[in-house]
Amino acid sequence: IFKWLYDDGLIYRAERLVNWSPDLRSVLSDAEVIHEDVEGELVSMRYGSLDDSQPHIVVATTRVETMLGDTAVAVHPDDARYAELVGTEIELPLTGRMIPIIADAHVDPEFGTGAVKVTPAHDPNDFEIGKRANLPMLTIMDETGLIQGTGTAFDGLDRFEARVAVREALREQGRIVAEKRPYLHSVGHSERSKEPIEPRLSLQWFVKVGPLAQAAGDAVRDGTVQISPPEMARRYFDWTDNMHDWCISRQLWWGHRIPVWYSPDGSQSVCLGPDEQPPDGWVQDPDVLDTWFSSALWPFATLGWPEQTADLAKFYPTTVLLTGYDILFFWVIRMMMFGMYAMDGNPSGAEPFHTIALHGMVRDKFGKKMSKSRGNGVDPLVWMDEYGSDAVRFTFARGANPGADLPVGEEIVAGSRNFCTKLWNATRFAMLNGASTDGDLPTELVGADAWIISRLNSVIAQVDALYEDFEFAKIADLLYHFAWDEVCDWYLELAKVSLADPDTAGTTRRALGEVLDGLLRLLHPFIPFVTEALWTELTGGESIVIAPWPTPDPARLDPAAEQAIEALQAVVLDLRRFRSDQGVKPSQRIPVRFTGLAGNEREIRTLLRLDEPTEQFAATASLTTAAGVRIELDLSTAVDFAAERVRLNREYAVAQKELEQTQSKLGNENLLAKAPEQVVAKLRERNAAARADIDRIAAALDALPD
RNA sequence: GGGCGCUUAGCUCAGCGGAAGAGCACUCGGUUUACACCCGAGCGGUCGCUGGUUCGAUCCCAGCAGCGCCCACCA
Repeated sequence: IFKWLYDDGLIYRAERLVNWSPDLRSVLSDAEVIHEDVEGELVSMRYGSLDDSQPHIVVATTRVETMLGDTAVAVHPDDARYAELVGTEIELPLTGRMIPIIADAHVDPEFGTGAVKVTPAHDPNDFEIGKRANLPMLTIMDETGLIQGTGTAFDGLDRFEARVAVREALREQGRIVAEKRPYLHSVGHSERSKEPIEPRLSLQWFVKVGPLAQAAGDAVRDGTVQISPPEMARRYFDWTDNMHDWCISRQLWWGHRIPVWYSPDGSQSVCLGPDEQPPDGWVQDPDVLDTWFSSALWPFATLGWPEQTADLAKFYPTTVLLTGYDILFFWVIRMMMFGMYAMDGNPSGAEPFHTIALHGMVRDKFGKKMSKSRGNGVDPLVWMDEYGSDAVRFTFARGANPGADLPVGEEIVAGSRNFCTKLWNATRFAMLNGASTDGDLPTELVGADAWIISRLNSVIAQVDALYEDFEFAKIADLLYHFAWDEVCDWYLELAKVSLADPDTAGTTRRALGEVLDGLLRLLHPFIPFVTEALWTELTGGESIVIAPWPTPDPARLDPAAEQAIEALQAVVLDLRRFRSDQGVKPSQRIPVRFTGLAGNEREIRTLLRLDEPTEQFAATASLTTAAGVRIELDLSTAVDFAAERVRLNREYAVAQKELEQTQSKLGNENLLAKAPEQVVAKLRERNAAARADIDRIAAALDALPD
């Protein structure tokens, strides 16, 4: 691809000002430079004569040492103060060199003295000015950051030592007219080695990104490639629309080498493809390619490109690229540019993927960025040792809201571990009780079996919909609650009842197998190892990895069964709360009589350890559920009426508030006129329910002895 | 200097026009034959502030105040 780009004029070699890392002794791309505010100094110094009557000019800089490489002083063309000086020459202190005073529109007359020293070889702005004015470009530093070649006493000094030394030398001459310290300003640092980068003039290889970036941007603009979440597209365009040419050569010892050879005398060069041989005696360019150049080849090089392989045909373009938003510029855009170019040999070939889904960055449990200086980084391997790799993976899934960062903490991982354990225990228990996936699930299910199978199919459909939007956190949450709250807390408890009955045990074993089979497959992407172990044992299948993804069966949805279980839950919840309020131990068996129960009495009695009323039954307490079920209890101990009164009053207040709220809304004619019918209907329903609640609770309060 | 985003229970986060939610933490109870990495019952929020739009605003709009991120060549 290098050769293609080269032959198309999209790769060229040029002497440019580049980001140089003296530590790495290599060039860096713009993307590898991070700007940070640092406390430096702003020193104003006087060039030219020290005699006020003679020509002189004051310039300011944060990098005094670069004055050794100055080749001009620039002022704004319209600046009257310096109009006379423009075109003249002035002496550069310490060097004795004469440098011109030039006019350049880049200079801001409002800043400082309105005069700028120009160091074309060591500052990007100055480089541009220098090009415009045809100034000499004097390199005064070697590749390790030492001052070199100035012919002054400062040669050999480190750039930071020189900054001080030059400043003091100027001070001795009385040329320092002002100093501002600390002076907060932004300085580019190497992302990897952290030291300040040095703009440096050198001969490097560049990719001319204009046409490539344009095509990559258009692919997203015209909807061929979608970015999720869509807000992130703006950042993508920021980049594609403003990308500078990309410096791709690196002076490192590892990486793909630049496929260019030079003749022995250096006068000729040739770019060769993989199968071509250089002439005898020619030597290859010692530089290697930027790692992102190589990484950009990933979507097609891994599939056998440039051969037209079956893999390439099948998997290129792929559907979704899932990655972190921090890598959008580094990797994603470059894959787009090279992928499109590689396919057709022109910038607008086939895109490597159709959807770019971006997730956030992992942060610490307080939502802070992990960093060495903060010391809040974590080693996932340590967590994996302690809590299991499934727990760590599930934690990341639980936190993965699209485009948002995800905080992780040990407590959350522990919670995920608990969930894995719960899943393990529940499935083991079910298998111990004969849970099975053998044979067809009976079409006619009843009771809890019908309910949980209905719920399973509804959950499958919800999960599928959430996957469409890359809502991993919501999928994890949905499955967490379905598994824990519904399957474990309710269904397994209810199944115990029907498993104890030979008439229903067989069907329930099959239903149990069905729901666990589905649940494990749904959870497998998030909890791979535990689900694999459980599933293969439950089903006897080869591997859950190759098991088909569950599909929702609308015929299994059973609103009546769901309603029946909800009614059961309401009764159980009411009784549990009553018992807890009354301080009655869960283990204590109580004789209870129900009136108006629609069904599931056996299940309710088992769940709550309630006895049938005997002949001596004498109700000492009673309550009525919102659904109108009357429950009479024969408590052996005295009833704590005060506690019951407190509870009823609390409920009364809630119902009262609900009544007032709905009443006032329903009394609003504007609302009745403008609100959608469903909203009004719902308000009426709530209003009626609140009214019924109040009556019921008031009656219960009245019935309490004083 | 531009742009984007965030501000909801003690903590971390969902919800984004018609009844305030989850996990963790906290309180109380528990030798219920899967699980104490558990079970059951609770407590906890004028949804950053000020205006506006609307019959109705945590949700939409404007301003303000704090955070955070990205981009940018102010010597």
